[in-house]
Amino acid sequence: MATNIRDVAKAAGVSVATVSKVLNGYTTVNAKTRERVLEFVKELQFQPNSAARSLVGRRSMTIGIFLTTGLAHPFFAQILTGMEQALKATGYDLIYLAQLSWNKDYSFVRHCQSRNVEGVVVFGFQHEDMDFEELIESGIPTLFIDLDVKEGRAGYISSDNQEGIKRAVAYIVGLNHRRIAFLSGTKNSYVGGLRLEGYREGLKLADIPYSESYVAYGDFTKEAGYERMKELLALPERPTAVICCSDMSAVGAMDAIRHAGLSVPGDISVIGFDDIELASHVNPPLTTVRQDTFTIGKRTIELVDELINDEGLPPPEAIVPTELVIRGSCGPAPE
Amino acid sequence: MATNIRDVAKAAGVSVATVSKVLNGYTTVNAKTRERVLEFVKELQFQPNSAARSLVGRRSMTIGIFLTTGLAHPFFAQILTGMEQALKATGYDLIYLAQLSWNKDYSFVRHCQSRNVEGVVVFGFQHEDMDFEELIESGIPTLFIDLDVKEGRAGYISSDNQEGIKRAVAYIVGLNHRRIAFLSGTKNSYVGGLRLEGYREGLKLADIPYSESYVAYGDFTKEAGYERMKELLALPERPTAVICCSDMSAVGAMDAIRHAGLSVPGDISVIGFDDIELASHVNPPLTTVRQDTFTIGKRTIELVDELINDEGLPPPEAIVPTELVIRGSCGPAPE
DNA sequence: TTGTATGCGTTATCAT
DNA sequence: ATGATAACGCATACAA
Repeated sequence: MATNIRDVAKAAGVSVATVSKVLNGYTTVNAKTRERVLEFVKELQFQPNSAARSLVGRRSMTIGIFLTTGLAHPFFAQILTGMEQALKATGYDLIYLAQLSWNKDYSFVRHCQSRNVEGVVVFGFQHEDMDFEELIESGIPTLFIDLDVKEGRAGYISSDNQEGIKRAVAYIVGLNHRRIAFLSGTKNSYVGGLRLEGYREGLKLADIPYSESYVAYGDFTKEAGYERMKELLALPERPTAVICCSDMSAVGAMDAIRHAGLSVPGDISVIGFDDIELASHVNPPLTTVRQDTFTIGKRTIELVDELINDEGLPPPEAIVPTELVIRGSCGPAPE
Repeated sequence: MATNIRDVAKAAGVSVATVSKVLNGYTTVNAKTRERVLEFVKELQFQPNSAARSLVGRRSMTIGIFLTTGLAHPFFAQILTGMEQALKATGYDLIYLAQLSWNKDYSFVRHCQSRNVEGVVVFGFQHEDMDFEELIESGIPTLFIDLDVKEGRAGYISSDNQEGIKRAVAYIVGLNHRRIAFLSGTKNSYVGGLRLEGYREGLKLADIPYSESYVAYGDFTKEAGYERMKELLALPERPTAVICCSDMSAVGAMDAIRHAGLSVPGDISVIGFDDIELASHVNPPLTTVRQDTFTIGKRTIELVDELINDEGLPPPEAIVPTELVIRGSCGPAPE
């Protein structure tokens, strides 16, 4: 088996208490002894057993993740990259709690407690999806990604969705478009709502009246983008530009446009949201609102860490700026 | 705090030992008592503390992952989907050990031991990358993805790389191509070697002589694909088809072909490997050898589980079939 | 069939 | 400045 604290104590000729004190940075230990202990820690390659540590109420150094989507969700996967960096910096390990089943008997919160998870990251949920009460009441420091929960020790982080779309509208208006459609996400989605709001604001700024017929509700997928775009194309006053809630739906929209015998951006300009890898590879390359997933991931872990370390910290609320990436899917309004 | 075994014992009017026995399926406990205990377990929503459990030498139910690439690596991310399903079925949680730094003092193995990790999945390594000795000698059940390590309690899983490429060659030969280039991966990569071997076998089957000048070594990336393809295009006897070691390099190769004023598949046919999401979205859609990432991920966890549960099990060696997905990037050989 | 007692590896309290 | 020792929550050998 691996060496334990007693092995180290014996080797260094001190008590386990002293070794523990050295390891935990107590100042009440003689410099000479400290060095001696440290020496044997290194020699015996001693690493404290985390189960024992977390059992005595000390830190478990684990952060759990709670997802509706799989780990492979393209947007979440990108976020993971930022999380990794912060995990390395802070020393936490990330644990993915694979719920056995979604039945009523399973409680994610109890799973976390049984694992002594110190903090939780939540992704992919909407307000009505489930009760967060249990999670909030548990008092486990929690960070929601893309959902505005701010209560107890739970805060959230999200892109500046509204501003992002607003600037996309301004850009497309600058290209002389007036008939600008909006391919929205699911109606009750938090980020979807903000993006729609950004669209309305953008129109108002350009003195373009808002028309319900120009907004279609999809679900962020390519298939929905395709179908909703087909409907938009059938409108008497066909839009000359469409702003989409996700790159995937933008790709679907471009397919629909092409299948209708029209061209992007010749007949219709298209803007996406996210800037997933695919965006730069489609034809034409997609102009899109880039989410800074790296920063989102990094800040997520940092904020959870802050929440963990400061009992009294008010729930954070972090908004990460977006950036309009101009590629080839937009052009001047036709005629 | 969360309820513990003593709370349950008290409530049910039995000793903690009895509760423990019920929870661990001992048959030496009266049916009536068992039921009574179970009742209170449910009522108090008791879930055993995993730290305490793993401390007493029982299972920790955690599997660790060890990566050179990030969690977001597109291929690995796809594998995660399969892993998730198997994790739910087997009840393990997945832990990502974020190494603080890659210095000599850090040992992944000791990290695993301190966490009582029961099994490990390794991805992204090559033989010469590092010592696996420590990991092998630790005796922790381990599964390597895409690296043929088979020693002690460590086995591996991989696609049938050789057969996959062999069939790609047969397909392109069937389109009357004779000048078939191979855009290989890094020279010393395990899967790269097998794919190159498949290429040679495929040529032999078609009585096409193997020529070193037709194989270029990249590193699976788009950039390398672009550069190596440029070199292949400069050959006196320009190839009419190129088989690539990855979809990303195939995308790069297509870019190079287009930039040279040639067309895919008019002048040159292109085949990729992996079938990442991008493959079906590029223009023309990429014909490629699909890896069954879902099965790879699922089997990975299943095999680790088997290894954990059977002390004497010989190291597994799993080869997962591939499938040629025909899209639009191949055509008959010109002239 | 049930309960008592011990130990897992660590931290923390209290003596010394 | 250092060392016994009692927890932490659970499983198990052994006693009853």
